[in-house]
Amino acid sequence: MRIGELAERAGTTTRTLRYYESRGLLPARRGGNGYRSYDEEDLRLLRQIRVLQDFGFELEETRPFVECLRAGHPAGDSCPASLEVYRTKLAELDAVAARLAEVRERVAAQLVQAEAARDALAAVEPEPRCELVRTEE
Amino acid sequence: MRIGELAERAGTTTRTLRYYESRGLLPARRGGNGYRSYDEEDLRLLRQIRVLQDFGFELEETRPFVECLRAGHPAGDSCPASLEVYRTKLAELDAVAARLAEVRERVAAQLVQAEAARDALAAVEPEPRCELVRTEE
DNA sequence: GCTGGCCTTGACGCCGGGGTGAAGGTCTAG
DNA sequence: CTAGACCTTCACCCCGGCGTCAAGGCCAGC
Repeated sequence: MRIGELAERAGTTTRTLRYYESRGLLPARRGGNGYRSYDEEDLRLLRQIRVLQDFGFELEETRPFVECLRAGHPAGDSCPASLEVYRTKLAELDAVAARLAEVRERVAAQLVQAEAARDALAAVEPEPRCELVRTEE
Repeated sequence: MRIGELAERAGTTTRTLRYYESRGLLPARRGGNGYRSYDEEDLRLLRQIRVLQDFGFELEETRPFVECLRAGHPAGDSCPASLEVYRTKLAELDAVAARLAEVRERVAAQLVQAEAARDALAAVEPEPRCELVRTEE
């Protein structure tokens, strides 16, 4: 099959496939006219890439999965290298989540403190102090 | 004080201060020679910006805080507009964390499933199947 | 044989936010 | 006098994963 058909069957674009090839991720055979030629196996590889991309994996991170499939294994994650990528990704996600949670708590604490300060002030001086509230109305 | 001194006291660079001015965030008076002139109040504004930047706020999001201080309020978050930014930020952080958690669970599930498949295979056929394991050693 | 639809390579654009760098000139401190 | 700080403007960067032309080849159907 040619590049257009593969792109359509995988729900992507010819530009993307050429890009993958330029990265060495999904090389193609060539017909006599110079056209790229793909088979069903390539479709499997491509689907594997897309699934991982949807997970938020970078292209380079999909490489072990693709090579695993190309080596004849039943699934892209049948190889230890792929499992290692999963684990690394989990650790990254956890690290990001932890940083996020910390910032969240600090912002929440700021909010609570600022609200308390506002209320303490309002108790003493009941007039509204800030005209910046009015936006347009 | 001139731009170099302010930059040094706030732990940033003159380039950054000019950039803030170009964004209208921290305008400066000018001396007769055209040099920017800052005072202690500007240092407070600048510190407010930096604190929020460290929280991961975008520059635009710091604007209400800076304007609140400039309006004479005791703290950058003494104004409702600032509190609103806090709340919006919390909601954003929560949304990001939720998406992150979902991806994390999906990847974790993949890992568990792939490991199970590997073990099931190993029980039947004890030879190592994948030569891609060897990296260099 | 010609039109339209596929294909080829190559090069530049974009997105976004927060800056940074360079060039070329002015001012000041010692 | 001279080094260093300051001024302005314009352009560039970073990052990945493509999109978007541009200019041309190849082939089927009519």
